[in-house]
Amino acid sequence: MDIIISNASGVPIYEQIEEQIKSMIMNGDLSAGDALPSMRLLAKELRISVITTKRAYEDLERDGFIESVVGKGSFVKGINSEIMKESMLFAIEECLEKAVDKAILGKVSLSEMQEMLSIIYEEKKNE
Amino acid sequence: MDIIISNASGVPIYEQIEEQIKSMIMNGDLSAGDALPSMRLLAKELRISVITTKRAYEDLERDGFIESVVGKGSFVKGINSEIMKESMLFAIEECLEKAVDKAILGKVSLSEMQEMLSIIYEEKKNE
DNA sequence: AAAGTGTATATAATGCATATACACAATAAT
DNA sequence: ATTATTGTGTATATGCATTATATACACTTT
Repeated sequence: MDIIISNASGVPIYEQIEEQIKSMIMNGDLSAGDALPSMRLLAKELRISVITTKRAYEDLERDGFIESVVGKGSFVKGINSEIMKESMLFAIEECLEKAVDKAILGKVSLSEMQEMLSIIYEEKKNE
Repeated sequence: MDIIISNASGVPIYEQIEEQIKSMIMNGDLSAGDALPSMRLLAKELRISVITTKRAYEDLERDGFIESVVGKGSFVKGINSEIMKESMLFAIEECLEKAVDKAILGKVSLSEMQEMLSIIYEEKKNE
């Protein structure tokens, strides 16, 4: 399981795990029925507490993406891919809104923002 | 002093105050030497604690934007407007980076993002 | 003296992350 | 088959940092 944790970003660890697992499901790297790494194993790999992985899996279960059964493990559920895309777009929208709020306060123009966005996107694309 | 506090955004109150005062300074609505509303008065207007306004003013003072003297009040300092613009752009950049991170995980294209950004900007511009 | 400033101390509520112990299931050893 | 072991998910109590607060203090002006 290729999950990368960044402590610098300010994003909670459990949220980073959630995002990346959701992305794997959406992109077909994980399919319905597939077993996720156990909470303990993932915690060991990432050198974090079991409770943090549990928190991530718990949220994913609450949102209907996975299912956990005691003694056996955690598994990907069958999911409406459209709904996932929607929720992903919504999260992006929230970030953009914050950026726009600041831009308007600072009298930064839309074209300036478009330029910044483009540069950042091209940078991040090749990582 | 036209400061608007939003509890829904998740942004700390003191941070919202800081951003908006910085913006007023940068846009010339406040000039060097101008008196800010007293911590108590602002707290009363916004219906928050004095300690929260103090926290905001404290940060602004630490960053060199204002000056507080006990018994008298808080006042705008002379500031390098270029540096302010820089820090404002940096904050916007951080937000855009988070959005791009999500977009790449979700295989959302740059042009999709540009479209979203444009819509959000035009919406917010008229508020 | 009174009313206006900024300041300091102690406190509460929330969110993130943890260690440790518990309960259940599958497997290996006897 | 029975039991011990190992591997699952789960629950409780705790530490720490951040946000926001009430209350009392110290200084300046009027």
